[in-house]
Amino acid sequence: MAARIEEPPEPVELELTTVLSALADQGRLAIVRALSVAGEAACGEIHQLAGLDCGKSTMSHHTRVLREAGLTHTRVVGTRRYVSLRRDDLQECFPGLLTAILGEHETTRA
Amino acid sequence: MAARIEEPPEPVELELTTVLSALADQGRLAIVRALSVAGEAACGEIHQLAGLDCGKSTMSHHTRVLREAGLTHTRVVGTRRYVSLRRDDLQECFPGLLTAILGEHETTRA
DNA sequence: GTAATAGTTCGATACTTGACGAACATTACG
DNA sequence: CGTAATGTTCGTCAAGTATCGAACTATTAC
Repeated sequence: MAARIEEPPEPVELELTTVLSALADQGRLAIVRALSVAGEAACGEIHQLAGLDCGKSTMSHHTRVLREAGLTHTRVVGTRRYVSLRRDDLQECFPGLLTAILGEHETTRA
Repeated sequence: MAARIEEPPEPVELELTTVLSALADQGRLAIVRALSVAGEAACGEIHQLAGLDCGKSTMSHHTRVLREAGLTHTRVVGTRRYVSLRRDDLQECFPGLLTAILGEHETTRA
């Protein structure tokens, strides 16, 4: 499906350990970095931007983890789901966290 | 044991996902916070300071994860192992990360 | 309507992780 | 020396997670 009737869960209260768990994965970190650059992207685009090499279901799993952790927002347009970082909410809950994680300068495929 | 002959591994190159994994646990987060306050503490002390409720082996497991992730340094004195945060190394590798994580103001048992 | 597109959900599998107790190792103390 | 104190290591178990393919759903295009 492109979208269920119900909107995907995006928590208001973000838990630090949940956020960190979501980020503690090379693939999802790559997704977050790609989103940081692109601003907003559909899953298929993210797949390319982040240079991920996985199936659709895995991709869907990762975006779900990010969403449920409160890291991303999803906007449904047609068959597409545009994903973006919840920068403001993150900054409010955990000031400086996203910056610290994105402010990385490594090249090691992450 | 209080200490094996060989010193425990403390990596020089810190990997972000590994660091985040180590921090993505309530117990270890509590340990890191306790260390942040206490500066340095032996495992038994940490156990109390962090208000953890687990066996020795579990405690040892957590300190090992933190150490191997590069978050902590261990100093052996007699039968005790004094653990402390590698603030400088962390700041150098991931500027602002530790601050962002410690700069939290939640009271929820974490 | 039919087919294509974009993603989700389901079920299965393999791997990782957290927790525990028991046994061990090292040092300190008598 | 024997004993206590402090942690580590090992084996085990339960629970969680990453990945995949297949089936499904909703929307768009023809």
